[in-house]
Amino acid sequence: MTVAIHILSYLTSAGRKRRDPVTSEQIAWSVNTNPVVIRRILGRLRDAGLVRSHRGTSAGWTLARRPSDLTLLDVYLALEEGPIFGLHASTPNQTCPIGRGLPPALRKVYGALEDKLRRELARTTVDEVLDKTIG
Amino acid sequence: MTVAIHILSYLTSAGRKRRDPVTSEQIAWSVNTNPVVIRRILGRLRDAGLVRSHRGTSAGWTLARRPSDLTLLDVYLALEEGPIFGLHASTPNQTCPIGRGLPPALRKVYGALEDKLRRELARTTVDEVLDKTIG
DNA sequence: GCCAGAGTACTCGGATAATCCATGTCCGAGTGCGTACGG
DNA sequence: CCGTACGCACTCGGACATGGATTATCCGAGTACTCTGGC
Repeated sequence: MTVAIHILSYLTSAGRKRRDPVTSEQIAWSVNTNPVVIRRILGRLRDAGLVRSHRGTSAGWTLARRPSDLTLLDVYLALEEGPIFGLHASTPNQTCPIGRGLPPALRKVYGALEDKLRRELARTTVDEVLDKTIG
Repeated sequence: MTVAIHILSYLTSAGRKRRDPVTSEQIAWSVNTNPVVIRRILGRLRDAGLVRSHRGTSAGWTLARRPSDLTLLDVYLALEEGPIFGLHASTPNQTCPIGRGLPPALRKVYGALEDKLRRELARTTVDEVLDKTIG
């Protein structure tokens, strides 16, 4: 999540300076990691329609939307890293009343929590994050 | 988190039935996992003062608080699994303005999100979860 | 001078090896009960 | 009959293998620019 926001902030900053397609290596330099990590995340962001990849000489990545229309919720949904609190890894004992009844109960509790979280995430845009970063 | 709630629900149910100290093996049977996993989590819950461990013949675990005074926030804080959205694993490039300015900016954003989450977690008790489970 | 073509430099994308974390298994430490012995 | 001391059964707690997942390295595929040769 943090790296994804970093990537989008970098692309936003580059877009403001008219520096067209940015390579994954430049972003990796800023994040201080390997380019393949950036590419993996960029691939998911592209599948979600947030960025575009270009091939050729002036290859690289560009934003597919205006940064002001890009909320953290979009990033969160694009990553699809599963729920905040995962349920049981191995299904609990169905013989036990608690083992049988707890998962659906927790599903509701966790669902409500995620709803709240999504609404909060939708209130912040990448633009605002960048302004707070370099401001 | 889910397993921790499962454990506390089990202890609550046992407490209602006057079945004193419950062993980690019984809980593992309900959760369908290894007892050591239960013990690991119980250890953290004990360090946080939520449960007590008893040694000897009728050994096992009991609740240290009334279930109605036990909120999901207590569980969340006892586990200390780190923030919802972790920051950069390796510190980003301090030469880059974004790499230098993003972590503190995200700290604020994430902090606000966690505050909201904590308030929501404090609104639910283990008692209520158990009632929803077996009710 | 203008156009066509091959060559080149640069990137993305996927496949493969290495490293790290979580899970599962095992053994020692500690405690309370049950029993046997002595007074 | 009662008190004490020993042995035992049961558990927790930590240390050691194993499996999966994430990360890092490497190589092939594709595209736009550029340079060269011919008309």
